[in-house]
Parts: sequence; C-alpha cells; structure tokens
Amino acid sequence: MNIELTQAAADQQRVAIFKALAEPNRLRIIRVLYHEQREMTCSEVGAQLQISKSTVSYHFKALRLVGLTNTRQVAQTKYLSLQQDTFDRYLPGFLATL
Amino acid sequence: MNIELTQAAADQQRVAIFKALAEPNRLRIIRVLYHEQREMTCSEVGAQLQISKSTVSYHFKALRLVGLTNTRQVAQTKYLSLQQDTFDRYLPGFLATL
DNA sequence: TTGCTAGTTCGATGGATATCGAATTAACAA
DNA sequence: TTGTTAATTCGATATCCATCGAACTAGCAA
Repeated sequence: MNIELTQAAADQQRVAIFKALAEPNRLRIIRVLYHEQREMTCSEVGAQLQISKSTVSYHFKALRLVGLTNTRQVAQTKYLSLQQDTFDRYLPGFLATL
Repeated sequence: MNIELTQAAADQQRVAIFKALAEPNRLRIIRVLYHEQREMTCSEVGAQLQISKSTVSYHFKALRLVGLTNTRQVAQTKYLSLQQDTFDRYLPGFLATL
C-alpha cells in the first residue's frame, strides 16, 4: 500500500463529497435527514423543497454515489437516510453544526 | 433577528465553503498550509503544485473570499495562511482528517 | 528612470452540472 | 389487463468555472 496513492484516493473522495454538499438543495436534503432523524422518500423531499421529482432523483443519486446517504427499498418506494460513517470519517463534527 | 434568515445566510456560506473545497488544487493548498503550519506565497504554491501563477492567484482569491484563509502583505509579497475560526465554525474536526 | 519581482485581471476556451418536462421502468392493486 | 404510484432516465438548455497566456499594476532596487 502506497501512502501517496491512498491519500490521492482519499482526496478524490473528499473532493467528490464537497462537490455533493456544494449545492443548496442537497445541503437542505442533508439537514432535513439529520434533523428529522428518519428516512424520507423522493416524493416527500420533492414536496418539501418544492423541486421537481426528476431533480430530486438526480440529487439523491449524487448523494448516494459519494456515500453520504444510503437507500432502503420497499416495493416501488426508496427510503433515504444518512450514512453516518462517511460523515464521521471525512467531516467529523459537521452534522452537529447544522 | 430572524432565525430562518440567519440559517439561510449560514447555508449560503456553507455552500460557498464546500464549493471552494470541491477543487483538487484548492484542497491541496489547504493541506499544505495545514501540514506545514506556516505562511506560503503564491509563487511558492504555484511551483509546488505545478500550476500557472494566474491560476494560483485565482484559487487564492476563492479561498480568501469564503474566509478559509487570510492574507498578510509585505511589500509585493502576500503570505497566505489558514483562517482557523472558519474551519472551527463550519467544519470542526475536518483539518485533522487530512 | 530602468529594470525586476509578485500578483492580479482579462479574454477565450472547454468541460461540468442543475434544471425541467416527457418518456420509461417497476411494483403493486383492482 | 388496466390503472396507479414511485422513481429513473433522456434531451435540451443555461449557467458556472478551471485553466492558460498575455497584459497590467504595484513595490522595490540600481
């Protein structure tokens, strides 16, 4: 294991995470999930944030791809929640500032 | 003071900070400043990161505008260092993960 | 003044991305 | 089968931004 390679990989992950959070609607999704401490669906978030469901789906995917959230599927419905591990590793203490 | 307004303002700041950090070269600048624990000049960073001085200047400005760094000027030379306060307020614990 | 050094700004370019409606897929229900 | 609901994908568009070299500004020194 080369330290520089793993650091480069970690940096790539950091940049991806920051990009994901550098968007007002995605940040609001994170806050809602953190404060409500429960899973939420695409439709539910779309209604609360007043954005189209396609846009919400797009943001959900972005958050999931960088590991900030995870998804639990029940029938046609997908429930989104925070992936605490990722926040702990890359942004410890951040959620508490929201 | 309206809580929602100040939260909106804080969110705007958060998004700006994440945007600033969502760029590989800027993240590297932050890491170098954190690890070396000293001020660095535009030229010095440009040489170390192998990017043109105009690009470095552009990134320096971006970091300064969101309050992640501060600048001390001596004659023509500007010395850059981290603004610890901002990290403490918006990203507590982040620097230590680098 | 004449250079030299450190940074900034400008203009142009190429690439990324946030957004929406429409079409599509998938799962369930009647 | 037909219809309904939840979410994804597709196209298209508009905007943002990282990058560079060149031109410029400002401070210092012969």
